[in-house]
Amino acid sequence: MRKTKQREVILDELMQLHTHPSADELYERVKKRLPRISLGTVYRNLDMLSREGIIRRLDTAGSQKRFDADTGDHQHICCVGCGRIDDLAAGAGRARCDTRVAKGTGYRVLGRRIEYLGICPACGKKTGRR
Amino acid sequence: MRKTKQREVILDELMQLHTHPSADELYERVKKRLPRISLGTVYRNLDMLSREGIIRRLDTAGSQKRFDADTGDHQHICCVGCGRIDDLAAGAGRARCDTRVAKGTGYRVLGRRIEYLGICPACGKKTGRR
DNA sequence: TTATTATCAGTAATGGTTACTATTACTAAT
DNA sequence: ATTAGTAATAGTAACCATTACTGATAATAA
Repeated sequence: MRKTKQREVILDELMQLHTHPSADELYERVKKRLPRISLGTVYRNLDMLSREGIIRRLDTAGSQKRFDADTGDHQHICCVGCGRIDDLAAGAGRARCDTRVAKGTGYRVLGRRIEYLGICPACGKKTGRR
Repeated sequence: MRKTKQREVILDELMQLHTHPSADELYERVKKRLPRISLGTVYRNLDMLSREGIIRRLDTAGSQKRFDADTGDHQHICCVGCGRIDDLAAGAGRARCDTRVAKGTGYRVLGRRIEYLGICPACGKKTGRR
């Protein structure tokens, strides 16, 4: 991966933001520093950077993908009013409860969206592993 | 909401499936019974039915929205291999753990995707409630 | 320097979803 | 039952987020 001005600015802006921006939000920011940059370049670099593990593409619900410069293990809280996403302090997650989250973020906590992830029986057979 | 043949068939097919189909998967099914139906009609009816609380639009990660005729409180497990989504047995969720989920579904459980949901401080001020 | 080629800007194409429009067919009131 | 009013429909265009393409540019190695 070559070092380019575009990638440098994209990563720098993402690291400054703690708002988990979408590609076009980031594009608007970056455009102020590199007016000739194209949206495609932003998408391509976000893709490269996340493949390399330098940033994270968030698997949140919603129509747009969001990106996070913090690759550490942490969770998010999403505002059902405005869509804003904030970080939850890391920590194995065991002892975390709604009141603790509320205290840490200032949110009124309404609930949790939980999906389990795994390998289904059919796919498990294919790879051999169980 | 008037009673139409299209809506009846769409709902009937969705209730028969336990695979949480996307709109176009459902469209392919319904087309076998109503060959002249249009994809837009499927989308419109899924939207109406979920607004009325008759079905559920799932807020899962992924590029396509999925729908579920089971509106009861339950969670899902998603296969990272093929994208298949299965139901987890309802139950307050407290005592649920990976081994229990694995036993119930046959999946090899890899992890959980958790998002907290709430009202952020700014939105909380607007509505007055805390 | 120069050659190589990854990356770029600009734009077209794609996939999922929603919006529009003239037509059809439920439903309620005659 | 007939009619009038109007949801809902089929078909299609538009929309939005994202990806793919193409010729030009610029980062790196020789």
